[in-house]
Amino acid sequence: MQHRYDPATIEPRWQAYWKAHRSFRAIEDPSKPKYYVLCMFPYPSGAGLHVGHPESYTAVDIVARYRRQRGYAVLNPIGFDAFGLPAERAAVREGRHPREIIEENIVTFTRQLERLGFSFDWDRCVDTSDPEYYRWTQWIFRKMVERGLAYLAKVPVYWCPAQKTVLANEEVQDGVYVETGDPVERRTMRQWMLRITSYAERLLEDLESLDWPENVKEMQRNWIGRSEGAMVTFAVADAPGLSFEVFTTRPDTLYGATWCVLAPEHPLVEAVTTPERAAEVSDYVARARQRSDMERVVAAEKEKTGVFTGAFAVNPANGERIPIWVADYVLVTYGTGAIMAVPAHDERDHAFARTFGLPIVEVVSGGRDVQAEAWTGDGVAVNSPLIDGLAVEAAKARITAWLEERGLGRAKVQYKLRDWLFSRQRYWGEPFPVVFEPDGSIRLLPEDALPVPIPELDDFRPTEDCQPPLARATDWIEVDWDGHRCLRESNTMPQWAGSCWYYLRYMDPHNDRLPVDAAKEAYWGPVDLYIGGVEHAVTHLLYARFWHKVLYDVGLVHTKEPFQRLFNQGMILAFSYRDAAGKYYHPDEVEQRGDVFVVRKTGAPVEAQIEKMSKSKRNVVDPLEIVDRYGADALRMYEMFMGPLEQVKPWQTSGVQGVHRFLQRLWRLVVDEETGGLKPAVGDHPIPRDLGRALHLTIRETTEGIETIRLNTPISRMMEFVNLATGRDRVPREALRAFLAVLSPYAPHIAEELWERLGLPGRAADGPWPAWDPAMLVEDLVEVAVQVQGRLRATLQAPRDLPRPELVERAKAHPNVVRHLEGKVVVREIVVPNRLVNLVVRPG
RNA sequence: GCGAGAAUGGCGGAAUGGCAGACGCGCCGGACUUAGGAUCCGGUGGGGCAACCCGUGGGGGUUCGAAUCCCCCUUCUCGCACCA
Repeated sequence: MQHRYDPATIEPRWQAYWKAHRSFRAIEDPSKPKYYVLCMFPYPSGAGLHVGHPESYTAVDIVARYRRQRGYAVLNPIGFDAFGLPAERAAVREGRHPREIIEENIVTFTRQLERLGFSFDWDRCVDTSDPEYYRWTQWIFRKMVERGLAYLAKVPVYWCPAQKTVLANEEVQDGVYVETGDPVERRTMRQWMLRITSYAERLLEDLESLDWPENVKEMQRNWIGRSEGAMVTFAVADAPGLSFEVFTTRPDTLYGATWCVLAPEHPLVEAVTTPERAAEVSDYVARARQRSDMERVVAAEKEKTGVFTGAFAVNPANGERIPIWVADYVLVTYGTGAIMAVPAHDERDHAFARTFGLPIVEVVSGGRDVQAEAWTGDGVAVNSPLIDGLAVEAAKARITAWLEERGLGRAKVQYKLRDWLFSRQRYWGEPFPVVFEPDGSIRLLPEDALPVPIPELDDFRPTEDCQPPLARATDWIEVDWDGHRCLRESNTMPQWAGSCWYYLRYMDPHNDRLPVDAAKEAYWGPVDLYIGGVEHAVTHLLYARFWHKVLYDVGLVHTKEPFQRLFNQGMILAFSYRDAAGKYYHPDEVEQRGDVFVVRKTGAPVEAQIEKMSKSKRNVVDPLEIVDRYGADALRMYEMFMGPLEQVKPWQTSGVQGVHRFLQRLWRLVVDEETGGLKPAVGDHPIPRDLGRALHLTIRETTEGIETIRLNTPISRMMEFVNLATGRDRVPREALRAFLAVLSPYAPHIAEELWERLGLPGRAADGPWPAWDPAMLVEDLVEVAVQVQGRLRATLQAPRDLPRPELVERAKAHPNVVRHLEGKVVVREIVVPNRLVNLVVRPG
């Protein structure tokens, strides 16, 4: 057994070959169609790869190798999202520089990725923290400033005290920072903002042209949150010149507005409040400010709170005086921070009316008692002199036009999307290419001043008075500019910045004049297939689309959208074992006894569950351990064999054994394990019918599977082919050639090795991709199911395409069918050619 | 609460109107060898062990025929959640 299948020998050999020959370099070739396939690049964490990473990389690699074999010029790049908080925290903890930590991690990641046999073009590897990369991130930011898309503003922000930094809306969920779970609070700070809202309409519209999962598109639509309505001006009664605007999607219900509400943070609250109500109002506002948004929502679900200001507004429709309240169910961050309350036709206003005993006036007739319940459906306007009798849509149009004529309102499209908070109080990020003049004005640094480098520091923590870490770099932060003593910006960009455009840099990674050359972008763009986790549905994918559109306007890119087709892989979970006290055990410490799991040493019972892989749950599976035991080809195949790519699925190392056995069987089909030479059975034999059919089924399933990203079922076909070929005394070389060609994207090492041993021309990785022959898929003898009354009673062998009457005759002649037809009359004969006969009977 | 998706053997899954459970794991039996986290062969939805019956979360419907289409319900997953 000297020559058994040994991935540990053959895999490094081919990896070295690919590396030495730079086999997977992407080369622009106008004579070839291009294909750009991209996986979301990793953050190089200290933990290294886990088996979740290779899932999307393998899928991407299969598509890339397949396209190469089909003659495409393929761009399949990889890089590192190297800025960000974890390295900075590790740096503080370990007293080292984040760059040093990241560089180490990148070396580890690179070695691990190379060991998995991915066909990345390593010459194009990018690192977002490299000055030659972030120089262009800063360049793009300059364009944003020039176009008025970046601005400084005092804004209410989420502040994370534990991390001493602000966070974007998308990074905060349920009142905590999604990455770390630290609680956040509201603060008002002067921060850089990006005007993503001015792209809201285009971001929404262009979704239609994308081949993306519907749920991701829907998430982006919800996040952008377009709604049509009207702005309506309410004058404050007895206060000449004082007024406020509200946004409403239901201007048709204006007559039903029986009070108005200002958000606690609304600028007019103080001005309108009457002296006798001042104490109560300021008390309420102060309490509201202290509570987080989350606390407000939770509290408001039970009972709405609010306080009357003592002031009144004038309903522009009927001139009635209606009270102005302050309540925290109105958000200062949406619309104008003020609303008109129509309790009869809005559930929140209805709840508020019931709590405070405010009047409810029906203005849309919906056949329900609006005193008991808000009616939000369609109906006819009532109690509304200007629009009585009109249906909702017509009423909206009429009243909006009426308001517009009088300068009291106008039609308006409102978005939930808000401008993107773009500063962070961090060390390990891109510095802003701006300085502040002594008078506080902003000065954009010229292009030739880029990159603005990150200053060297040895303490990366924020200062005691909560200044960002860069404030410690005193000789960096003060700079002479045209004889002015200016100050640099001490904030840095968020981690998202680098990932907003990396897919462009891959097209031209060493360009020192531009982020990307126009001709190269014209060739490679857009990304044809982008694979990554769904967790980026509204963060990275929305930000990158926004930047891309800006760059489209700048003239740097020629497509409106960066990623034509998107595919989300499902997360890989793993079994974890926890005892009654909540302590987790490593799978190696646990064994199964009957139906229960126990700790090997102590015999104590543990609960097995399937969870997200994490260090604390002790269930992280290291892909290199799998590679050491079974090889990279087996790992790659198992990752795909587990189930549909988009599905969440649990890792089971025992399953790798199955594909490993398959690869061994394949090996033995070709290689004599005793001699190391070819098996004597292998030769230039004609391909027998049954084997040819299995082969062409495999080719078809693999081709269609890769096109539609259904990568699991082709492996079953490959197994069937090998099982069928095993043990034959004649194994046709020609069949093996086609089989290895379709296996190659999945298991490139063994495919290449056997290709060479068979003496086939060229390399498996170069194809060509075989075509399947439909004629090979049909069988001469088919198995036909015979049913009586839809129940299976017999199966019979019949020649393919046997005429219908003969087939029915044979079916009726089958002894078991005869038995079931006894005493019955056949009233209908249903025949599905080559598959099934169903005899419908009734008592005779 | 609203929206989307899902539910199939002991497990991962296959079949998208035509023989449910392909392929693999696990399990059972055997071979080789003798202790391997190895390999090979056979079996494996449940009941009867034959005929046959039951079976794709539950209930109803359409159809000659339903895992697949329609209606109702249950459970789970994901997303959104005072957005006026």
